[in-house]
Amino acid sequence: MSTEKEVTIYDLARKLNISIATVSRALKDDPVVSKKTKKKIADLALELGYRSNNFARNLRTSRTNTIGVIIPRINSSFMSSVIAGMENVANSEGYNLIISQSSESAEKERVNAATLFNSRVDGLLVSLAYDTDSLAHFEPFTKKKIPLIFFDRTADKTEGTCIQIDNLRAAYEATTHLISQGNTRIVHITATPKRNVYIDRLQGYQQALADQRIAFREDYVIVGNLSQEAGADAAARIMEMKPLPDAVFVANDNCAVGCMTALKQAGIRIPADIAFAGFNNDPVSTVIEPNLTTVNYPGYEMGQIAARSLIDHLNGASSIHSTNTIILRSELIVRESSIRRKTNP
Amino acid sequence: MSTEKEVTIYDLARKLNISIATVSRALKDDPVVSKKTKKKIADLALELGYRSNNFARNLRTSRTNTIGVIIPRINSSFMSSVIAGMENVANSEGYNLIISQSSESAEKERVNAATLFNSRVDGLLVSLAYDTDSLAHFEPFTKKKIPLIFFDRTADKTEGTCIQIDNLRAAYEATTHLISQGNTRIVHITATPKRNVYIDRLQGYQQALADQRIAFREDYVIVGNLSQEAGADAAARIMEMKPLPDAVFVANDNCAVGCMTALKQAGIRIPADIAFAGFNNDPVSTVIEPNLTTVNYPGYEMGQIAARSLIDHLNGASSIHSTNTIILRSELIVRESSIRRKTNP
DNA sequence: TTGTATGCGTTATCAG
DNA sequence: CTGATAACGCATACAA
Repeated sequence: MSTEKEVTIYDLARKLNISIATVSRALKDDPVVSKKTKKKIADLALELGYRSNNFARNLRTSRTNTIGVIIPRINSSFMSSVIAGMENVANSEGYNLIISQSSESAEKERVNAATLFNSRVDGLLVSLAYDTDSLAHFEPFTKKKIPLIFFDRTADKTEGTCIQIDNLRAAYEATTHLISQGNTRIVHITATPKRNVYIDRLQGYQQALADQRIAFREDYVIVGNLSQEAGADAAARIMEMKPLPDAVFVANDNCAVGCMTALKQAGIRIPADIAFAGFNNDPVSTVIEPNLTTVNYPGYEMGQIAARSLIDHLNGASSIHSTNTIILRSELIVRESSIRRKTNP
Repeated sequence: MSTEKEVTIYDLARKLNISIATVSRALKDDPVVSKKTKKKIADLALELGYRSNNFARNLRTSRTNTIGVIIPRINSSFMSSVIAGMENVANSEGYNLIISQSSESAEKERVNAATLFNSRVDGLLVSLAYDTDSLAHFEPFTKKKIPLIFFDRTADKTEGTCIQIDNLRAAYEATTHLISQGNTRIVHITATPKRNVYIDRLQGYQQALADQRIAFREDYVIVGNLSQEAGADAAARIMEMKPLPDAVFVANDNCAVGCMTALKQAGIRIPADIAFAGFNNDPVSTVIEPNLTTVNYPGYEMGQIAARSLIDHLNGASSIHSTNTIILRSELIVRESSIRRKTNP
């Protein structure tokens, strides 16, 4: 039982005095091979420690059983969950995941796409970088009919499937909630409205204002990169506003936390002076005081669904190659940060 | 410039009336090929959109340019940073990463190892699951001289390289710091001491106590799974202790946060009644109030170094295949949660 | 149900 | 410096 040289189907065939064709078929569980020979082959394969050579197989079949993933960054709780969900279904379906980060740079995204293309991935799962304008770097994939699925940060007009939540509605609900608590001067902190998620959230915010007959004010929209630091910067700007806004809706919990912390340090009380609502239901939202009202966003599930859709597609299970969009359920979680009138006096 | 059929070296050779051997060599930048023909070939390759077929190459060279990664879970800030660091160097060196999660289960870890073995990864980066006892599932790798590097949660006696921090010293410093603040009844919350990181931290804690002539009490060590919930459970146990402990050293920030929150809800003041120190410098440590004293732990760097070591090894750069351990620098970050005497009265 | 023969696209070993 | 050719391990069309 030496592991020196790799065992091949030739070895199995020789030992059993049968042809490699039969061995190959048996190993693939081809129904055309008799149960008996199958068993013999399987047993010997196990005994000799045979493992199939994927390169040879791939070379023949030109499939890799590998899925490429491009994400802006892996270091948010949300994105980790997404990846975990993808890994979960990919693994159980015999696919491997190759993950690459664009670091929010369109240029790096381009390079990553090229690399994955050369790696001959069977399909691609993408969440776009902040500043990605053109989708030209994905053309090689679409040209070759390699399935492409966008999730979370999706593309406006694309051939591929999109998986996301209803950002507009979620933002609408969050804003409406803030208004229902008696707030009218509501600031919105977000990122450059290039990506659907931020555009839609902004629109939801605007629509909620409009529906409640509150005038939209351009200067109430603060644009940054949604980091904690950006939150602190936004806090500084908010404190300069007169009169002070009475609520803030942030497109991301992490940024909201940065902003809240800065405001608190300046002596502003939350929610008494300014109410807050965030987005993502990041773990920090239950650590910050007061706990942050936010939109729950099923990351793990989104990852699972994205991977599942892609694999179904690869297996020909889903014949639809038309532009279809999957909208996941999301929900507002109301916590202390936005509740104006406390029950205790 | 149709992309219908994949371009191969045969196509290039035919168009230029040269042999595929020359084309192959030129593409590899073999110095034996003349500059002129190299240029011709490179130009045509670009024009025709040639991309090398990795399967064919791998089949010949029996290398995959792929690194397998097994981690307990991807959903902590620390682990995300590690992965990000790995991805960073792997990508720039032309390697792909295949990431799989053990979900803290030794059984799943075994399966993952087998899968990665069959995927013929060139090397393996591993952080062990909580309850992994045996390392037998890594034997196929060591037998085949496939390099294996453990990071963070490393193995005691192994052939492979280990990358970690000095957990004992870090825990010693954290505990000593708590003692220096006047605390003597110090609880330690940790996980089952199977993994080096928890064993070492426990020892550091014990050693610090001993050095300050404080008796070690078995009942002051609370064992759980280090989740936020485990932290809350620990809080309940702490509150039953009489007299109340005056400090807690937790092996993980996230758990510390759960514990602090529960204690605060019960009206216990931090640090006035009980001081806290955590481990990992997770982002939540600067969100929880009071901010948490903790041990900073260079996750991104650890990922980079792990990947770098492995790749160097694969390239034959590091000839050392002996058992060597790389210890990364870590440091105690003192924040409010452990400072007894505030400057303001 | 099984066997034969061929090609997938490279790299490596020769020989020029 | 270049060319011819043999592997690498597998899947499959075709034949039996």
